[in-house]
Amino acid sequence: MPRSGRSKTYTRNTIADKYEIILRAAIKVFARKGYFNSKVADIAKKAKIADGTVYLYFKSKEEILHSIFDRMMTEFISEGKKELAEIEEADKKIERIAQLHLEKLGSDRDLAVVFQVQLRGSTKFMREFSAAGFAEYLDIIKKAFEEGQKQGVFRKDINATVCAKILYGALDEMVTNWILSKKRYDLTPLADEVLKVFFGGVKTKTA
Amino acid sequence: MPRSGRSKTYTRNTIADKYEIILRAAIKVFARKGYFNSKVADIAKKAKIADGTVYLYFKSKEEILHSIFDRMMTEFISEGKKELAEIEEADKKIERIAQLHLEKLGSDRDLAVVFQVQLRGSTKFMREFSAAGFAEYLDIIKKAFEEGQKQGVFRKDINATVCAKILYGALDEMVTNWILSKKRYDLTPLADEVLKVFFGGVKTKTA
Amino acid sequence: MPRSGRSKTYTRNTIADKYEIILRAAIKVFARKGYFNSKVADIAKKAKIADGTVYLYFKSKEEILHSIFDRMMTEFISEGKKELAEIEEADKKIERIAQLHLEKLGSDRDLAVVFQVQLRGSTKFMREFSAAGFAEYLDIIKKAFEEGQKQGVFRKDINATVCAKILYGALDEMVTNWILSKKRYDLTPLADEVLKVFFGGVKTKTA
Amino acid sequence: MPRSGRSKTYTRNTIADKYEIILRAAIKVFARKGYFNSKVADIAKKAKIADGTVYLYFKSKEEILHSIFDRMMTEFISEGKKELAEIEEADKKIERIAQLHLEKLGSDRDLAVVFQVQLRGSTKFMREFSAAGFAEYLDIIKKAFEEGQKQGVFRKDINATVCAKILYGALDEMVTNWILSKKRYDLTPLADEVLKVFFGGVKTKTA
DNA sequence: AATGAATGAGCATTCATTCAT
DNA sequence: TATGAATGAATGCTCATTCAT
Repeated sequence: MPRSGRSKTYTRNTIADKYEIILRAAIKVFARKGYFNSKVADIAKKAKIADGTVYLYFKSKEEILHSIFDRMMTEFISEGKKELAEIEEADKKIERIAQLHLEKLGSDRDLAVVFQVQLRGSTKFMREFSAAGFAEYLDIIKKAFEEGQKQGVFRKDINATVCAKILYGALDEMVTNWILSKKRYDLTPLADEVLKVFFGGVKTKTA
Repeated sequence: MPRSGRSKTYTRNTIADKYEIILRAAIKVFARKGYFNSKVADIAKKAKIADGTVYLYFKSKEEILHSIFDRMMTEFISEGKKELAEIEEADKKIERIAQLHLEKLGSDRDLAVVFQVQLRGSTKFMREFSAAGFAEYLDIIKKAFEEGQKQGVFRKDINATVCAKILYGALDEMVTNWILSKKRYDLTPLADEVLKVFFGGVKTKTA
Repeated sequence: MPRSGRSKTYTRNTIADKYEIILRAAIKVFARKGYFNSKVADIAKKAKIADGTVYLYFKSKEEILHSIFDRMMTEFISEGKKELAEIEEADKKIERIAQLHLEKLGSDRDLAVVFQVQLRGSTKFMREFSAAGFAEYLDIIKKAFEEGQKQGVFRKDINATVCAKILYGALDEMVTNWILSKKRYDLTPLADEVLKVFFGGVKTKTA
Repeated sequence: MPRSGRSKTYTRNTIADKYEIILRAAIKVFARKGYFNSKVADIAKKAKIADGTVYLYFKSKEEILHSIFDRMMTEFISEGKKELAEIEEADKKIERIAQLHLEKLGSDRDLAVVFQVQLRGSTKFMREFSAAGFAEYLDIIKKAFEEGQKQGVFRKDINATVCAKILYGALDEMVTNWILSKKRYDLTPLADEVLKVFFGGVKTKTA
């Protein structure tokens, strides 16, 4: 008689695991071959399951892509919010955001590739799905910046929205270059480089 | 610089025109549906030619994508270099680059979409093809920055390469947001916003 | 008439019941969606059992279809024979057959649909399985008709086999039309209509 | 400039031919293996064309089935109407209908199989598509019968609709039996057998 | 050069059946 | 007996590319 006592736990674990396994496999495969060039069979093979099993956990190939995005974005944003809540100074918040951004993506190259390259390959995706996630992320940066303006640490003659985009764009470019680069270097330290410019500008004080 | 003067016969003009027509059609179609979701037949229909005719001008669907990139990048870079050659001050050069970047993409939405969204959807593309073009573009920015460092207008404690990426990333993000935004606004003025931050930083002088 | 009295043990009842339950579920599902469009999972769900359980009672999806046919045909023929045995006059026998035919199918719409529509969708089925059942049924009609010819109530210049087919075909068409009709009417009374023509012909006596 | 003059005719002919060829191939394949068991690849192979070519002429496998029905039904009904228009006496009309029915299907066994067996295998088909065609056919019989009632050659105490169904059902059963029979016999003569019963009934005059 | 009908490899998805629990 | 997660063969349909005209 199955499913009595902790066998349920076992089953649940298996299911959760398999979902996770498929997702990880998909990230690897998408990262390497691109979404459109990846076959469901590739994912299944990488996950060491039968093709059909994929469909017990995901409704379609497209849903896998979206799940990757949703899952990671949700996770990233909630982690970020938690960390930021404990920081008082707005400039320290911005600093932490930049660090987290590069740490997170820098620690999982495949995931980074999917985020930077694959997810953007779909206008549909960008339009329909990114909206929520990306907008929220940008908003977090913007809010932190506005806070800093109130606190007097950031210039008030700068549009907060534009400013958030500039920082995001700069960080994003670090990641993209890191991905495309044949060299293997640590992504995290670049946060400070970016912040140095972002905070202080490139012009000499005298200029 | 092609198509200057009367150097082309009628036939050659026709050929060149059709090549151009297909390229423009492809940009429109790719922009609207994405590279993988676009059918060669769609491009042919938009160009008002037969499907097979496409293959008289391009070897494959992929080649069309690459041609779009090559063509535009070459044009953009050569135009840019010419303009920059006439500018003395490094910070004015940087300024002009930022303006040109947003002017160019801001004046052709479809092209911008293909550049920002579609071209990136292909790791293969990014790796194999972007190299030349993007690298050259980034290098122009970097050179201008280094020039500025020598001239003493830019801080010397900043890595020029990173700096070029930051500027590029910031501009790039402006374009991406402009594309994804439902609002229709002018992209060009954002160059000054970006430069304000890039040049002066976001922190208050007193900070 | 099965399952009367207490003659069955609990277990046997359960088994018999489940077999029956699956069969009824299958009839409903096949009737609604057609054999090929019905999934074994649909049947299991309708029967409120697990997918795999179906295979404890039936070897395959196809076997379910055959079981429906066998079961119903056997039941119908044996019931029919019993009733006919008690009738003397051949024309009364024919009359009763027609009535039983429409009563039986008219009292179970789903079963009728499976018989009229689904079972015929399979050439293989028609060829391999219908033979026995249908042939026997047609033979019963034919025998009754020949009896009537001997008794002098039916014309002797008519081929008994053809005649049986005509009656069967006419009744069959009544059922098919009843199934396809959006109107809900009583099928049984049509037996008399058919018999009126079958017995008396459509021409006026004077003609 | 190609396809000027009669080359258009050539092309057209080819297209029409190929459409016809696919339809014939489909009838053969469907007749032999049943709709659901037939693969599009089977049809293509039988038609000696590539799989994809099927889709230049038909939108889907299902559309092929419908096309078979539509085409044949339209053809049959228009032919039938033409013939009947030239007949005065209602009973002769009924006679001709019966003959045409069996002649038509008797002359094309594969087509008959598809009509009798395959088309009916789909409740969806029967409901959605047969409506128009079958209803019209039954109506033709019914009209002829009513005409006969006015002319005084048919009994007035019989429901014309039921009567039409009886005749149709009887003929239909002849065809079905002919298809399922291992023996090869001529279907046409059975029209007279059916009519003998339909017109005169099976009872002896004295009864 | 231009056409567009034909090709056929390629792939996402379904579902009858199995089997470990 | 009962379960339902896992399997993987099977197939309808797409579309980049070719080629006879």
